[in-house]
Parts: sequence; C-alpha cells; structure tokens
Amino acid sequence: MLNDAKKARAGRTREVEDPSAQAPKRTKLTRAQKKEQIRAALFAAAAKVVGEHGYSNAQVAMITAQASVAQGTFYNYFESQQDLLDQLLPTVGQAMLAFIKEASSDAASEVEREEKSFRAFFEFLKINPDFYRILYEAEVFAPEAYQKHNEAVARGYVRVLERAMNRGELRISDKRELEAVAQMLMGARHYLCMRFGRRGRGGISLPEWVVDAYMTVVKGGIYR
Amino acid sequence: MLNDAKKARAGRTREVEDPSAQAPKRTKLTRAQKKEQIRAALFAAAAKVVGEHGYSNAQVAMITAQASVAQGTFYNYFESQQDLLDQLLPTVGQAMLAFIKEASSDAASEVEREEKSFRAFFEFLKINPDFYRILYEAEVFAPEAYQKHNEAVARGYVRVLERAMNRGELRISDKRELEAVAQMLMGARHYLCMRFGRRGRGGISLPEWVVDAYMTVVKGGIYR
Amino acid sequence: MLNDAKKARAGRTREVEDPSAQAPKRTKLTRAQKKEQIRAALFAAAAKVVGEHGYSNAQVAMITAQASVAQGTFYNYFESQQDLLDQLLPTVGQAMLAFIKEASSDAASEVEREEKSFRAFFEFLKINPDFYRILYEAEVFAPEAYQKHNEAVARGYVRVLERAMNRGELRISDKRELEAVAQMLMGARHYLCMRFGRRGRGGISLPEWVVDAYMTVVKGGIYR
Amino acid sequence: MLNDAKKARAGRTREVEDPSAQAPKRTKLTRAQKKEQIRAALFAAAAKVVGEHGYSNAQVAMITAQASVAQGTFYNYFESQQDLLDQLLPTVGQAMLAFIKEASSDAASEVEREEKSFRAFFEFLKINPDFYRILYEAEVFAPEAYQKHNEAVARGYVRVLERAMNRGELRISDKRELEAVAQMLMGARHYLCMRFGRRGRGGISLPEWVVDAYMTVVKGGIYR
DNA sequence: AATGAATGAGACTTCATTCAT
DNA sequence: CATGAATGAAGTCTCATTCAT
Repeated sequence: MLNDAKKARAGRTREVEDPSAQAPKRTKLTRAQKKEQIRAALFAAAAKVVGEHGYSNAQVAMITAQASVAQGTFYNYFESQQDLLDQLLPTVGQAMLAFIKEASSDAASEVEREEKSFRAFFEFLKINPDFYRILYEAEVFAPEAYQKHNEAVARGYVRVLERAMNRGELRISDKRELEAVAQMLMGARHYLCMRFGRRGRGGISLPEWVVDAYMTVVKGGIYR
Repeated sequence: MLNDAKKARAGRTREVEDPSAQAPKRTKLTRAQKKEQIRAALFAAAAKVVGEHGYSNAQVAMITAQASVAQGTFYNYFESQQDLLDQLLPTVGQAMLAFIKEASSDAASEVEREEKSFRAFFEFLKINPDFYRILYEAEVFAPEAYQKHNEAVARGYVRVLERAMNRGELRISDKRELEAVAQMLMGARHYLCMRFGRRGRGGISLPEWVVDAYMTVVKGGIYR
Repeated sequence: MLNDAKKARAGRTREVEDPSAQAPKRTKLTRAQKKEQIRAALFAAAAKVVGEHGYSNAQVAMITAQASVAQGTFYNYFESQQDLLDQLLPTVGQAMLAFIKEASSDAASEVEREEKSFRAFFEFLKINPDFYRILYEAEVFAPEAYQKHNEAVARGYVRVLERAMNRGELRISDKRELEAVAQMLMGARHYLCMRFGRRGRGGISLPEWVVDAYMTVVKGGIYR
Repeated sequence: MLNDAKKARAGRTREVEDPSAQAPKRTKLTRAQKKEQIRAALFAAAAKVVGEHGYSNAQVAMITAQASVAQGTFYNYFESQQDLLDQLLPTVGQAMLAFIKEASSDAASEVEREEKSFRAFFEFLKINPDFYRILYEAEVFAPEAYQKHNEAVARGYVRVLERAMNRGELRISDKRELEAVAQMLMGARHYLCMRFGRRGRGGISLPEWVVDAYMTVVKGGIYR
C-alpha cells in the first residue's frame, strides 16, 4: 500500500486516455471505485511524502501533487491536513502488524516467534522504507494515533509473554511487569532500527550480529 | 554580510576587563553578566516552551516572551531559530549526563551502576520535565544534535559494558554487539519513560516494579 | 579621503595599544582632533561600504564596523543614517571637482580643457573606484544632494561654454541651450563610464578610442 | 480585511466584464483570462508603485493592494519580489522600444529618424510617467535587466549608425567607436530627460530648444 | 563621549483552507 | 466532484535607532 502511488495514478491515466478501451475487465469504474482510488492515492502519496520529507514537511500541495489530484480535491476526502496525518499510521500500521503476524505464524516456540517477528519488522521496513518516519514521527505529529498503535503492539507482546509466563517460562512473575517488558522490547527494536537498520532509502539488511545481540538479551533476560 | 559585521565587532570586544575585581556586592551586573543572564534566560525559556509545546511550536515570539526580552534580542544571541534549537539538546543533555554520572559514581558494580543510572535518569526527568520532549523530539527537529547526543550516551554504555566484558561478566563476547546492547538499553529506557514516567507535567515517580522489570532483563539478558 | 579607512583604524589602534608611547609628534590628540578623526573614519567607511555594496546595503552596522567604532557612536556624529548618506556625495563630490579643476587648469583652449577634464574624471575614478556608486546611486538614495551636485557640475560646464559662446566658438547661439549641452556632456560621460570605465574594482584605463569618439562629438557637435 | 479585499476585487471584476455587453459567447471570463488579468494588474500595479515610490519602496503589500489582490496571490505569479522587479523593465521596456520604432518608422533619413526617436521617447514618458524610475533605478535594483535593456537600445543605435557610416555619412570611421557614440546618445537623452522632461507626474512637454540643442550636437558631432 | 546590547516595527514568504468555475 | 487559484494569518528575520553603563 505504501508504494502504490504510481500504480494508482497510472490506472487513472490509462482510463482517461482511452475511453473506448475494450479491456474486458477494467471497464469504466463506478463512482465509488473512483473515489476509493483517489483516497488510496492520497494515502499512498502521503505515505511517500511523509517517509521522504517527514510529517512537518508533508504539505497538502506536495501530497496532492504526488497523488496527481488538485489541491482542493484533498478536502473532499479529509477534513483537514491533520485528519489525513492522523489516519496514516493506523492504515499503514495495520499492514505492518499483518505482515509480522503472517511471518511469525509458524513459529514453534515463543522465543522463535520473537525472532521471526523481529526479523519481519526489518523485512517490512526494507519493503516500506517510508514506514520508519511514519511510525516514529507520529509520536510528535499524530500522538493519538501513535499511542493507539503503541498500545496495540504492546498488547500483542503482552499476550505472547503472558502465555509464556503462565507456562512458567519467564524470569518475571509479576503480571504488571509484562507491559514493561513489552515496552522495553519495542524500544530496543526502535533504537536498533534507528542505528542499524536505515542506511539511506531502500534500507539495508540488518547485520546478523545485531539479531544475535537482540536474541541473546531476549533469551537470557526475559525467558528462563 | 551580517557575519562580517559581527566578526568585526567580536574582534574588538574586550571580554577580559573586570576592573572591579572585588566588588562582590554590586547590585548592578556587569554587561557581560547581563548578557550571560539573557542567554541563559533564552535557553531556559526555550526549554520550557519546547517542553510544553514541542519544537514545532517553539516560535521565536513565544521564547522571547517567556524570557521577557524583545524578539530582536533573540538574534543577538542566535543566528536563527534553528540555531537555538540545535543548541538546546547539547546544553541540557550535558546537564543530564553530569547528573547521572554524579548519581551513579559510587556504585560498587556495573550492575549497580546501571540501576543507579536508570533511576537517576527518571529523577532528572522529574526535576526537568521538559527534558523528555527536548530529547526525543530532537530526532526530528535537531537531528544532528540528537545523533551526537545519542552517540555520546551510547559511548558511555559501551565503555561500561566493555569493562564488564573484559572481566568476562557479559553473556555476549562479540565486541560489535556491545553497541547493539547499548542501543537496546537506551531504547528500553526511552519507552519505559514514555509509558510509565510521564503522567502530566511534574512527572511521577516511576513504579518500583518497572525498575524491577528493567533490572531483571539487564541482569539476566546482559550480565551472566 | 576615500581610502583612509585603514589608516584611520590603524591610528586609533596604535594609540590604544600603547598609551605610553613617546612618539615625539603624535602625543595625545585633543578632544576635537579625536572627534574629527572619528568623523573622517565614518565618512571613509561609508564611502567604502557604499562603493562596494551600494547605498541600499550600507547598513549602519557595516559602516561602524568598517570604521572600528561602536554602532551607538554613529549617532553622536550624524542625526540618522540618511543624514550621513546625504553628506557623502557633497563631501566626495568636492574632492572630485577639485581634482578635475587642478588637472585641467593649464589647458590652452576650451576644447583642450574639456578633454583634460574628461580624462581627469576617469583618472579620479581609477583612484577612487567607490565614487561611481556614490555618485550615480545618489539620484535614488540622496536625491537632494545629487541634484545639487549635478547643478554644480552643470554650472561649471555652462560657465566654460558661455565663455566660448561669447567668443563665437559655439555652434549654438541660444543661451538657454547651454545647460542642455552641459547635461548632454554629463550624461555622455556617465554612460561611457558605465560601459567602458568600470571593469571590476580598481578600475580600468579608458580605451583611447573612447576618448576619440567623445572628443570628435564635442569638437564637431558643440564647437565650430 | 478579507472582506475588503473581496469586495474590492468583486468591484473591479464586475466593472471590467461589462455586463451590458452582448457578449455573444460568455459573460464570465475564463480562468485563463482571469489569470492573465491578474498578472497584468500586478505588473501595472508594480509599474505605478515603482514609478511613484521607487523600487526600494515597492513592497509586495503595496503592489498587491494597488492590484486589489491578497498578498499571497502575488506568489502565485512571481517567485519572489525580486522576480517581479526583474521582469518589470523588460516588460515595459519592450513597449517603449515598440512605441519608438513605430514613431520613427517613416523617417526619410537617419538624422530625421534620430529626431523622431528622441521626441518619441519623451512622448512615451509623458504617457507613462512611471517609466523614468522603472528604467533608471533598474541599474541599482534590477541590474541584469538594466544591462540587457541598455544593450538592446545600444544595438539599435549602433545598427542605424553603422548604416550611416557605411554610406560615409559619419564623422567617425572606427567601428569600435560606434558603441561609444551610442552610449553618449543614451546618456545625453537620460540627462536631458532628468533635467527637462519630468516636472512632476504627468510630465511636461520638452522645450523645443532642448530638441534643437540635441539635434545640433547630433548633426554636427556625429553626422558630417 | 563611547560602547554595544535591546528594542520593535516592518518586510518577505509560506501554506492550510476556501471558493468560484 | 474535480479543479486550481485566491486568500490572509502567521512566522522568521533585519536593522535603524535608543539607552543604560
């Protein structure tokens, strides 16, 4: 979804330039479909612009230019600039969570799941390099969305940890501490990403020894 | 252009003087003292404004109003708004590092030092609630300063960890991994602070069980 | 006077740095002399600054920096910035007129005097490259002074032309036309200077054929 | 403020569009036409403001007020204030050249052409009294445009003079001197205009004896 | 008098939002 | 609805002048 800007635009253009096309499947789009396409294009454009220039430089003019629509059109889809920015992380964040879930679904143990999730996070970032700024600048520019996202991710961690704790696999036994551990893992991932996972756009593969360090701490610090 | 003028003036400035060597009581401050006072007031005002409203709303007008000086005065002390913002974290960051160093200097072991440092960080935040935003929004608004600060903090961690590793106290043995561990600790602290350390201005005492969770992971995950 | 900035500054510095100097002649200057020195330094500085950056960029700060005095000092000598700018052309303009008069005083005929004056103007500009802007930008930035200067120069021309006319040496006979001719000569000189007389600072020698063209027109167009 | 602007604009628009016209096609202007109108209004406003107050006082606010548009609108048409100022002389200068060409096209000889051109210049100034400052202050405020304009005008003179020289009608025979002569004519015209052609706004008719003086010099000084 | 920092009015420019077509 | 130009509030920075030392 993050990199669909071009496709979306291309799609629209094609339609316009050749109204008599006999394309069997893509006949004229309905109104609703067109609207949905534009909305999607605006999201994709916003993602790209925020990813490249940050929230603070994500001007409406830039987003609409990127989406190949007029500036005024923006306000047919969003109440305000902030409205779109508030929706950006939820939209893209869901995709990330789904991606990670999918990638870690076949784990044999909680520890393995953690490693797979960890790797998947960086895999996702490699595919969607815009996500880093969309996620981490949201604390400043879309705080509500950020907090929700954070809580959702934390809940995921806590659920897993809880299961492990109930099986007696954890070094901690205080239920309250589970969320603290979750936050620590999230923070650790954030900083490793910041430091080792972002060499320019297009990303870079995370060094294997970073994964080693992370898993060493996870295995020894959290699990027995 | 402006710079030429400034340089010329700076060159002429005789900053030495102090002919009134022993005037200890003097109600009136010397010019240099006044200047220093205003500079400090601007920094303090900026810290407060950034802490309360964030970098993105730290307008020059707000800062100067807070410091009770005219807007133009600002530019006698800083090249530009960004110039001040760039200096803010270094200035306050130093104070934090000094505070933590002082608080953890009497630790008997590396692990104890880590706990004392961890607690001191939150102590510092309680005293300087503005610091949270000054530090963490800097990634967006003063990236260079942020990176420097981050590296300085990381270096501190690495130094400690290295010592421990050389004594065979660590679970990892790859020197490269030390920095990864440092980043993880920093990230963990950041997120714990975000989640548990900031209930409104004035801060809140960190729950003891958060410290427990943190130290459990540190002890089991990093140290043998 | 135009190039005394350095000297003036050196003078002050020397005095300051070695109050016990036994220099036999330059003992302490009187108050009045000091004032006169500063005023001269400000004029010289203004000339240099205007010559290099134009009136519109001749900020008080630049002028005082160039003169090595404090900004506030400026207002002990001039009512306002405009006040100095208004006095600049009269001051330097007098020097130019004197220079030209001196250079053309030994002419055997009016035509020869004109050639000598013409050459002397460019000679003066070579020595004082700042003069071009001081003079010609004054039309915009010190219009009153400009007009006065212009009239003074025109009067000089008219006086000469009148003499020639009375001797029947001119092609025109209407007294009113004398001033028109004077203005034409001034305009011609201005434009030749603009086009041929100013290659960078330091000036350039006027090509001889430009003088030829000028004198051809003067000889054939004005004199019989 | 918004209201004022709107009303003002509405007023202008209505007036311009001529509701009583039988406009066969369309009462309302197309968008492109409106844009062109605003651009023209901005140029006209700039010309008036510069003519009255000079480049140095031609603030964006003044220009837009004069054009009855909002300040922000300015930047839909020009990159910056300087951008407009740079375009002003080329725009108006072309009009002047066309005017003069038209007025002197039916001349029987080069000398006559020169007289007609000379008169036409002042005619143009009478119609466009703003042109004087637009042209002559450009040396300071839009130097590039000024130089281009100057060169264009000089080329025109040189072309005419060259023709005459080839026919042996000139007193000079050195091709290089042609441009010098052109500059002299331009300077002469400038100064005559400054001294005799601008009594307040609305201009004044140039005294006939000024034309006589000019033509006497041209005929005797340049042509045989 | 000299100093040089403080002042604040004022200029330019940006950009989210509105609105007429 | 889409369009894209118009709007004007708001923010940054400059610089002549003032003023306390």
